[in-house]
Amino acid sequence: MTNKEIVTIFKALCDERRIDIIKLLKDGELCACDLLERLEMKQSGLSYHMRILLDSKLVNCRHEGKWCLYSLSLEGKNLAIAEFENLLHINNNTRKCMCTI
Amino acid sequence: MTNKEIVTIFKALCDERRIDIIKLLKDGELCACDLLERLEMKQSGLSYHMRILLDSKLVNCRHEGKWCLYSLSLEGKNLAIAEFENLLHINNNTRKCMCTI
DNA sequence: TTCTCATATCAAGATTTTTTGATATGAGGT
DNA sequence: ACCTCATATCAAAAAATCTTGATATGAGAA
Repeated sequence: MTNKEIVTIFKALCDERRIDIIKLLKDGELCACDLLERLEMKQSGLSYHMRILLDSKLVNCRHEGKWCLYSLSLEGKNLAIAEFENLLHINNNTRKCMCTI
Repeated sequence: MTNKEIVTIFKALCDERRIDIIKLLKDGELCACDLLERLEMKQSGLSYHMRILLDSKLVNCRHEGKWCLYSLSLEGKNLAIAEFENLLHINNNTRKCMCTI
């Protein structure tokens, strides 16, 4: 996975507003209008944050008529955890610092 | 954990340069001068990114004489995974969207 | 103490992200 | 078709983050 792709996933968690949104989605799917009622945010601002959350794959949306129902994605979560595990995994054949003391 | 604290952890992963640094640390600890040799970055810039990585607790540093040896933190990683698991955990008594279709 | 080296901090500009209001798109109802 | 509602997109301003060069701090060596 490229650095860019990794950043796209974790960018979802780098803004307090998006954390608020994720916390609201823990109890079930919500449409944008429901989210707007519970957040201090303009409609276009919410749409901007939802795009970042969708890009991360941690959230997905299901279209029902004219509504878009957002929910947390178990698949996205598992992918992100796998990537996180891999990225932070410490190799055991560890090198010694060149700047030897 | 507050939204601010959550953001502090995952901010570490929201910049491609910091992903580069993390990848370099997978093979063992490195001092800033070693990192500088392998990255296209000025010393003050590296120091800036190292501060964000240290704040996230995903990286820690050990002082040896005048060097500061940075390495990945297993503890920090586990804390972050626990927080991620918790944040993205879907509650089972799920509410229905108010905006009923 | 003074010199040097490794890293941190500061302030300024450069760049990116976020917010806002206006407008566009697209679906359902009339 | 037209009207309305839900969401997306756009462009500009506002705010936050990142980069840079200069300077400061702090440790070891002379």
